[in-house]
Amino acid sequence: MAVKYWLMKTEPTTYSIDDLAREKDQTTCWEGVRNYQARNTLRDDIQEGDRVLFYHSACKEPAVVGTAVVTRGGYPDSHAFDRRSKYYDKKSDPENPTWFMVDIKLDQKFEKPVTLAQLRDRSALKGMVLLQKGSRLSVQGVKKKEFDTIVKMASAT
DNA sequence: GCCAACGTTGGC
DNA sequence: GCCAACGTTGGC
Repeated sequence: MAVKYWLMKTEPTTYSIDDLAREKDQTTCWEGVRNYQARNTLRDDIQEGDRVLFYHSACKEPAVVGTAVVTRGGYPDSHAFDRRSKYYDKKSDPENPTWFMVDIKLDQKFEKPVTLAQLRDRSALKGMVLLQKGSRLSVQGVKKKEFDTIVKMASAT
């Protein structure tokens, strides 16, 4: 199966790329996604070895701040079964889970984040889901070309 | 099954 | 903090 490319949003006040960098093995489970479209992507489409753009949203300077690698494809989000978790959902049945998550490992933290404004400036990126009006999907596909363009932008001086 | 009301996201 | 866009809920 070919490697695929994704973008995942997070609010840095909740969980930032520096939090990921501090994790054991720089790996974490991407729990708490509670949107059906994103759930379908996590459950059905994201596989081990896929690449991820790590995006900071709802903050001073929204930006892609680094990349990560998927180390485990979609599996049930156990937080939904944990009454004490803020992601608890009593409607999710452990026998037939509603919500899914993946594991990701930090690949590269960009020295210079690629800001939303910079992304909008690139005509090659015009088709990105992130840049569409009203788009608020927290887990979304990106094209290889888009992924490569953004990584290149991060390393340009 | 429609749709108004409500809650959330997220850029600005 | 504002507000537009979107998703979900629930009455009918």
